[in-house]
Amino acid sequence: MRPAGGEMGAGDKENEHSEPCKNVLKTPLKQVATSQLVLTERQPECQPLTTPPKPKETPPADPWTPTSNLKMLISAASPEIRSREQRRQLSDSSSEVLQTKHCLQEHLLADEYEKSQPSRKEKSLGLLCHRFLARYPDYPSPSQKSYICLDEVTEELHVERRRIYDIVNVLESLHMVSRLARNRYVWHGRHNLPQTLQALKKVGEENKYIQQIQMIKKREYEHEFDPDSERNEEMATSFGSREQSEMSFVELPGVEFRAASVNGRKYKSLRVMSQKFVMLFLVSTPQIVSLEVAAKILIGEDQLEDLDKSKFKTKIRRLYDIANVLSSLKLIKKVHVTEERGRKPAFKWTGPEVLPNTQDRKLEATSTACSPPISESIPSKEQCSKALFPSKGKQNFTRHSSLIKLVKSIENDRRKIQSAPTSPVKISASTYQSLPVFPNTIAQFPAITKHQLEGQSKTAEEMQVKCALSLPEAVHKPETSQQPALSQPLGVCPASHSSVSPVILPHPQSGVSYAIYLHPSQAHTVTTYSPGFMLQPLPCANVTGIKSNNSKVLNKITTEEGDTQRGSDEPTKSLVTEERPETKSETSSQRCLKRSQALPENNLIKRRKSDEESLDTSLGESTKNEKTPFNSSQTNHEMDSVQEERQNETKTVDQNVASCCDQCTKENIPEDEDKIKTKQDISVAFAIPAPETFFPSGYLIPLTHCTHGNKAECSNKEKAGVCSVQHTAYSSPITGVISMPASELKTVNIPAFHITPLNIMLSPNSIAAAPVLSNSCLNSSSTSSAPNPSSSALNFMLQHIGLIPAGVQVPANPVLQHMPLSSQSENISHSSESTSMQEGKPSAPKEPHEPQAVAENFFRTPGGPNTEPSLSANSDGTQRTSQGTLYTPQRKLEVSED
DNA sequence: GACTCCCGCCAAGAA
DNA sequence: TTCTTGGCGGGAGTC
Repeated sequence: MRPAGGEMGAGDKENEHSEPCKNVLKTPLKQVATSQLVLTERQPECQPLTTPPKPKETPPADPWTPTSNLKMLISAASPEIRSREQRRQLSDSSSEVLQTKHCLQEHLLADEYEKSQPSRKEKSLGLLCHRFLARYPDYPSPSQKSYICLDEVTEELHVERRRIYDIVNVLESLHMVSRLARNRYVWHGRHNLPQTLQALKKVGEENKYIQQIQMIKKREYEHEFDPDSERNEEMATSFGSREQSEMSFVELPGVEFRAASVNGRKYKSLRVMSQKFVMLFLVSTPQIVSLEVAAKILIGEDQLEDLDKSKFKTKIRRLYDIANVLSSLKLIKKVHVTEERGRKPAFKWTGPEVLPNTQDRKLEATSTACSPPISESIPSKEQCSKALFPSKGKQNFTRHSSLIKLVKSIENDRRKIQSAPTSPVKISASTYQSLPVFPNTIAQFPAITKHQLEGQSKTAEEMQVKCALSLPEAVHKPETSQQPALSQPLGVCPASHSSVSPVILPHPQSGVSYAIYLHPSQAHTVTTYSPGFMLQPLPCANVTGIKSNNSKVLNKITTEEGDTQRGSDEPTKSLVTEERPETKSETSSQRCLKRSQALPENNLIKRRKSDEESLDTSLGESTKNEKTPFNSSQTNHEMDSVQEERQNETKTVDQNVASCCDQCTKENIPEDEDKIKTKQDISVAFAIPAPETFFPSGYLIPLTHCTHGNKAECSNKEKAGVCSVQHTAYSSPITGVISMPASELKTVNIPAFHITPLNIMLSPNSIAAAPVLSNSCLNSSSTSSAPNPSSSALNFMLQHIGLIPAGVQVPANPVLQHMPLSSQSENISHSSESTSMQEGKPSAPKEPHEPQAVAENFFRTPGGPNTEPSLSANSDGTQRTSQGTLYTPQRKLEVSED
C-alpha cells in the first residue's frame, strides 16, 4: 500500500491509472532509514507546490540564470516564499528601495537556501535513488504489484522528471522495474536481479568484454612506451564495436521491455549503457572497472570515429549517472585505482556474485518460488539466452548457431580422432595452436556446446553443477585426488621445476588466490615490487602459476590493496596446498586452463618468439617425454561425461583431478605413481625459459580461474594451469589485472589443454587460458608430426567466425608449438605496430585486420615471432629487449575505497 | 586543475 | 500536435 505520501497527485496525469498506483508498496524499514529524506520528500503532498510535470510550467519570467533558478527553488521550497516572490513580482512597482530590499531578501534567502540546501551531494542522483528505492520493497510480494507513476514520484521526491528517468532507466536495465506505459512502471524489486545479472554476465562474456578491457589495458600499457600507439588503442576500442555495436537491451524472459524509445535511441540508451557497464563488472576479475575503460569500451561500441574527448566526457558523465544508481543499489562501490599514471576513479562490484550458468537454475527456482509474475517463467538456460536478444541481439544468436554447428563438426572430428590411433599429443598441439591465436572466438564454442549439453541435462541441479564448473570435463578417474578441489589449491607442479618459487596472490573477487611460480632468481624481483607479495616455495616448479583458494594471507594482501575479496567464503582452502599430491600433470593444468573462466585475464600475455631457442633447449627432451594426453579423445570423454559429472557433483573435484590425471596418464603413466614423474615430465616439456617469457604488465595469468563456482574443479586443474600473479602492486586498474613482466612470471609449464570447445570456454575469461594452453599444447605436440584433424577443424571454425581469412590455415608449426600462445598467434598473423612499438623495434605497420588483427594484438608477444627481441630480465624486474626497450613492471595498482 | 555530476535544453519518438 | 523520454553537454560544486 502506498504511504500517505505516495498518494497520487491530484494533478497527476497518470492518475488515470490510479488503480495500479494504489498498490505501490513501500518498504517500511527503508522508509525509516531514509526517514528524513522521505519525510522531506513527502511534504510536497501538503504543499500546494508540486513539482511541475514539465519545466515549462515553472514560472521563469526571468531568463534562466543561477539567480532565477535559485529563486524558483526557493519558492518551490516554501509556498510562503513563493507567495512573497509573486507579490514581489506583482508589485513590480520596482522602486529602487524595493528592489534593493528584494535583493537583500534574495540574498538572505539564497543564503538560507544554501544553508538549508545540504550540498550538491545531497542532491546527487545516488541519494535521489536511495529515496526512490525507499519507496518500494526490495522484494515485493508477487501478489501485490507495485506500480510507479513518474508524476507521482517526481512530485513526492520533489525532483525533476528528468532525474527520475535516469534512475528508472538504470533500474530498468536491471529489470527491477519495467515500463508499462507512459509515466507508468511496474516495480519488480530485486526478484529479477539474479537472473538479470546472470544474463548480463553471459552476454558480457559472449561479447568478449573482458578481452576489450584487457586490450584497452594493453594499449594503455603500450602507451607508456609509445604514445603514438594511440591509434592502436582506438583500434582496440573498436574491436568490440563491430560485434557489439548491435547489442541491444538484454531482456529477461517474461520481462517485457516497453521503453518508449526502445527502438530508437536504444543503442545510446542509458539502460543499455547501464547493462554494459554491469557486464564489465561481471566479466572482470577482480570486479573492478575504471570509468575510463568503461567509457572507452562504450564509446567503442558506438562509433570509433567519434572517439573524441567530448564523447569521452559525455560517456563519463553518463557512467557517473549510472554508477550513482548502481551504488544506491549497493551493486557497486566507488574506489580509486592508483597506478603509475595516477589515481583513477573506478568502481568495484559489490553486488551478488554471479555464477554463470549455475545460477540459472537457482534463479529459476527462486523466481518460481517467490517471484513476481515477471520472473516466473525462466525457461531453460537456452531459452533464457535466446530471450536475451529478442530483437537486435539476434545477431549474437545467429552467430552462435553457426558456431554450434562448427562445434558439432569439431566434435565429430574429435571422435574420429579419438577412435583413431593418432597421437593425442599431436592433435592437441595443432588444436592449441589455433587456439591461442583466436581465443576469443573460440571461447564461444564451448559456450555453445555447453548450451547444448545443458539442454540435454535433465536435472536443474546437475545443470548448475556443470555450469558452475563451466567446463564440463569428463571425469574418468575420479578418485585420484582425494582432496576436495577447493581445499586443494593448486595444481601439481612438476617436480622438475621445483626450483621455481610460487607466489601466491589473492584473487579478490573470486576469492581464489593465484599462485605464480617464479624462478628463484626472479622471485626477488616480485617481492621487490611488492612487498606484500607472498612467496611460497612450492614443490612445483615451472608452472606459471597456480591458483589456490584464497588464504587469509592472500586476502589480506588483497584487502590492503583495497580490493576486498569475497574469498572469505572459502577460508578453509589452503593456499599452500598448492602442491597437489596428485600431480597434475599438464593435463590437469590444461584442464584448468581450459576453463574459459579460469583464465580471465591472461589474454594479454605477450611472449617473445626469441624464446624458441630457450624453449627448444628447455623443452628438448621434455617435449618428447611429455605425453600430454591431449587428445581429442579426452575431449570427447569430457563431453560424454558431462552428464556424469553433473550427477556426481559432489565428486566433481575429485573427478576433475582424476580426469586431469586421467588425461595425463593416458599416456600410460600411472597416476599415483607417476604423478610426480608426470609433473616433472610435463614441466620439463613445457618449461619455458623464464627470461624468454614475457608478460605484459597488467595481465594476470591465473592458473585456472575457476570462475564462479568451479573452484573445486579449478583447483584440480589449477595444478597445471598458469597462474596469474595478482600482485597488488602491479594489478591493472581496471579489472585488477596484475601487470607483470614476463620475466617475473616465468611461465611455463602449462600443460596441454583440451581443446574441447567446452573447455575453451564460455567466457571471455577463457581467453586468457588460451595462451597458456597454447604453450603447453605446442610443446606437447611439437614433437609430433602426425596429422591433426583438430587443426583443420579449428581452421574451419576460425574462418567461419571470421577470425582468419578464408584460405588461411593455422599451421601446426613446430616452432609455434614451442612458442607461447601469443607467439603463435603472431606467427599466424602479422605483427602489429603495437608489438613492434613495445619492443622499440620499428616494424612495418601491419595492418590490423579485424578481427584477426585484434586477436593478434591481443596476444601478441612483445615481439612477433620475427621481431621478437630477446628479453633479459633485470634484477629489478625490468626487462630489456634486444633492441634496448626497457620493460618495467608497471602499474602499481592500488585500490582505495572512498 | 581535475574530478564529479547536476541541470536542463531540446530532439526523438510515442500517444 | 502534445507530451514523454532521454541524449547530451555546459558548467558549477567538490576535492
